[in-house]
Amino acid sequence: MINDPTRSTQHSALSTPAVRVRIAPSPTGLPHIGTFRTFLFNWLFARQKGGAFVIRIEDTDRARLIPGAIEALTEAVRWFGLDWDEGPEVGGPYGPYLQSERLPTYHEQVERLVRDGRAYRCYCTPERLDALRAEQQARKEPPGYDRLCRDLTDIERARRDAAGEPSVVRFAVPLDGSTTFQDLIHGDVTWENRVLDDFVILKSDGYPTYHLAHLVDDHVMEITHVLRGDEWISSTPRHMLLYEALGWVPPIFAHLPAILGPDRKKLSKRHGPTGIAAFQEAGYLPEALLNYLGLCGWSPGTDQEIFSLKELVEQFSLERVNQTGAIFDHAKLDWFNGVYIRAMGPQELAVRLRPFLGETAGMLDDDALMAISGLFQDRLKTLGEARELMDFFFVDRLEYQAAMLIQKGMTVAQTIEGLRRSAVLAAEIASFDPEALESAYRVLTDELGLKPLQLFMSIRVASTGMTATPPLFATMAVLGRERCLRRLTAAVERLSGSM
RNA sequence: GCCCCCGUCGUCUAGUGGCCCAGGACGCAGCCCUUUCAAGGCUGAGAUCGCCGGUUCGAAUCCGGCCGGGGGUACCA
Repeated sequence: MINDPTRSTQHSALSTPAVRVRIAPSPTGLPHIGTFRTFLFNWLFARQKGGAFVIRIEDTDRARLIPGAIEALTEAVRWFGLDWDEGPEVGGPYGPYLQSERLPTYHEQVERLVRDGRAYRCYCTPERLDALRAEQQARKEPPGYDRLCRDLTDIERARRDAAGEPSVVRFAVPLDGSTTFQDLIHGDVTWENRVLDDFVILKSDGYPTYHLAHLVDDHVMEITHVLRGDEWISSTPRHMLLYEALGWVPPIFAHLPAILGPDRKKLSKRHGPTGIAAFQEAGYLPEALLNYLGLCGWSPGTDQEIFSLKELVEQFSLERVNQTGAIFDHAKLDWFNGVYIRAMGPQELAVRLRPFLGETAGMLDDDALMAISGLFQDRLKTLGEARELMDFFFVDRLEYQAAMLIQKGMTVAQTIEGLRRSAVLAAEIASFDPEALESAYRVLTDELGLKPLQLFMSIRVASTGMTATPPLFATMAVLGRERCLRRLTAAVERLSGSM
């Protein structure tokens, strides 16, 4: 074993720190499309580098917790066909993966910062803070904590603690100097420390704020790269200061561009449903959504648009992530979805379509459903719109205006005669397949002195109740002789009755 | 207000000093195919590269200023 020749290779692989990335959602809402783009990029990066992808739940905001949020997240991840190496349900060697279970660690670090004079207890009430902010705004001063408690004496602090006064812990930001961090996507970003105020790191309920908690976790979990939304850029200098005070090496940062609504503001519910579930219910395919999201903020530098997950893993690179926010383009997503629907095999389409169809459709066997869905494959943008388009296959009685049967340049009598003869033909034709139907009906068109468009559209309306359908004779073949006959006859009766 | 980020067709983007009077995709328009609707094929409209100055023989690409948009400025994340 000791002489195992692979040993040295393994060793050098170990000495190069493996990539470890994470997504750190807070369970304060349902999984959001923007969260998933960040999720995707982290996942792609981890898989490409052969690293670990961690899910960590940031549940330090106890007031806004939503029950079931974690389950909704993991369910959505599975729907996408993605996975995670450590986190909820699967655990891992760097747990706990729930911040609420790591409180002692945060307290330990906070105490260390206080002891080192890098943080201090603050007894200011929310009321005083509100008033302060209002005052500053009125005077057009930059809002921010005025550091009232920063220079309290030890005796004063001891007195107020003993009196049971609630307090938070604030980080003592250096009064001068500047802080710079390097971002893989944005380059160097620098702040003057004096524009930063003494932010809270431990709340009065004993929970850490995001600023402290995520940073302690990232360190303890040995996270190597932080890929997060660019709304975090402005808090990053605080994080750098914290790393410095704690004596830890910060990870590598890459701030991802935001996904925007049509008004160029960060995408939110105001722009319509943004939850993963909404896309799922509307009949978007996970692979199409993933493809679209992969191109939301990243581009391969080639003309390729259609990517399998495997190709995304191979080609993704942080260097090619854009700096500019991207407006979420529903029309383009629809196009992607259509591309993926068209690329499916017939039986797969039927299987994936079934949950979107009503109960009547549920009675159909796979072959019957496959025949129907095949007719619509080129016409669907989402699975969700199938039900309405296919409805005439599932209902007994068609609902349509009788006038729709009569085409331009046709009299009522001509229409009745056309439909009557069409019914006779449907009853008598030897083989009810598309080719036979088409040639027979073309002959009938000539006999009646009508244009194909006229007769065919009348038959279309009579047998489907719609003016836009898949090719008529293929549709009729799937409907079957009996139903076509019944519907043609019914159309004749309706028109005759209206005369 | 202050700080930070960003700024190429309507949208997503290619483009890192000459190959660009700017390429691709979605969307849009027209034509072809055609029994309708799609799909597919072809063609087209669409960007004085936010603006102004500078550097350079030459700038979408480099520099400066300005303007515009976004984000942050919480005991939210």
